[in-house]
Amino acid sequence: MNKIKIVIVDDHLLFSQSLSFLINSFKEFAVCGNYNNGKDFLTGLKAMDELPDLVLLDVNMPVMDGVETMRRLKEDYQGLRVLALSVNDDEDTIIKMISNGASGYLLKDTHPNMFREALLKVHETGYFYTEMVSGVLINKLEAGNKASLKERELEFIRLACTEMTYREIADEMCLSPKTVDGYRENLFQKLEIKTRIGLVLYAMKNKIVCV
Amino acid sequence: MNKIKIVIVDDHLLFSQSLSFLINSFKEFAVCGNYNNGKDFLTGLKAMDELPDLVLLDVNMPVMDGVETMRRLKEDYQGLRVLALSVNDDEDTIIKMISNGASGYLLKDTHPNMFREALLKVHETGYFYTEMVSGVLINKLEAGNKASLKERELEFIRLACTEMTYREIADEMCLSPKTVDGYRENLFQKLEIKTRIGLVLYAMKNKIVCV
DNA sequence: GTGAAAAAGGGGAAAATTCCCCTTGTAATA
DNA sequence: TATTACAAGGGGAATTTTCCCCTTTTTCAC
Repeated sequence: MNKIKIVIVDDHLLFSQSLSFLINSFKEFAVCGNYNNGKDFLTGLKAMDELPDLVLLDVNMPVMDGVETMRRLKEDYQGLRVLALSVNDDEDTIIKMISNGASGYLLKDTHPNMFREALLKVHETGYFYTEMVSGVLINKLEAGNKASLKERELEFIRLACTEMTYREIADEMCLSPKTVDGYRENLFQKLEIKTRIGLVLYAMKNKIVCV
Repeated sequence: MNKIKIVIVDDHLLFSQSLSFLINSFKEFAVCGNYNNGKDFLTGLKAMDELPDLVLLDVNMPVMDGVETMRRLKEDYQGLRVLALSVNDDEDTIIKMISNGASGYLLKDTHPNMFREALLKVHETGYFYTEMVSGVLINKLEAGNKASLKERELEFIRLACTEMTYREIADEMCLSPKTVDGYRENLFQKLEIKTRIGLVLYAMKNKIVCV
């Protein structure tokens, strides 16, 4: 029987090389390629005679990360089966990967047995959703767009996370200080906070700005 | 010839199992144990007839992380050779691991060949310092205690990163509001910032408070 | 087309923050 | 012993932030 061909895309060489050993020890699978990041992978993909049956895609990578890579794959390789692989269970990231077409999302602390099952399941049915993924999806559904912020509000928040005064922020946004006042009060109410400090903390927590 | 015995401590099963394959493929080495976190490892260590020659210790783990594990090892297993293994090159973490006795600090994106050399070097000489590690050490030396913050100042910063007013912070710290004023101005000057927002950003960046 | 939101702008005032310059006590230390 | 360092505290004032209540304009669904 022909083995199921797997490509690994991960910048952690130690991990990807090691994982190759593990996968090759499963009788159904064979690793047929390793790439350091999404860009290398996409380039390699174009040059392939035959597409891999399954792609293991790391989420956090330099140059081109997993999310961006999925977005590209959705364009030109819509049927390709991709299993996202990551150390972090960040809700946003999971949503992004799944909604961009990933067939599943595994944490790197998955047990090798479970991992093997996931590979088989994805290959046979086209998906493998752990409880974590389902949980996140349900959560997302419930949350809906509870706190959907508009682009202009996000811009304001980003500026509020600097040492600028509101007057300076108004200049920067080409608004009157009073309008900026409005943005602030609006957000304070919407986000249930009382001070600019609270706004900064909110922005950090929700990754509107990064540390 | 007897193989060099290696123990892996890492909560990412997929990684640790895979890494075992890689290591076992090197003729000089053999993996003789896998543990999920520092606590399990320490427990296992006590029960061992013979100590491993080398320990690969992940830094980010649940229950007991790499730093804490090193601290314990320093007490009872001072001679044990430990190579720290991590995805992050956070300066503080590197310093903590090395100063607690780690023989080296490797990133998980190390090339397998380099990895093998590191294993050999640590086993033979007891250390393996990459450029990254040396760089961090030198940096630390230069920085000295440039911005050494006192315990009371840290407490103030933590409270400043909430929606409390300075008056409330003063109450919390059992100080007069004016004294708290002093703390603030002192810090503003020392950290070259102008507003409380700046203080919050500083605290985040330097992990005095977390998101 | 009309009515209801949403965006933009504003007046005025209370509260909080920031700034500058000053005193006192205490502890370390040269 | 004199010096230095620093923690704690303070007066007074300028700015900034926060709050509440209001108008005009634009946008968008019905």
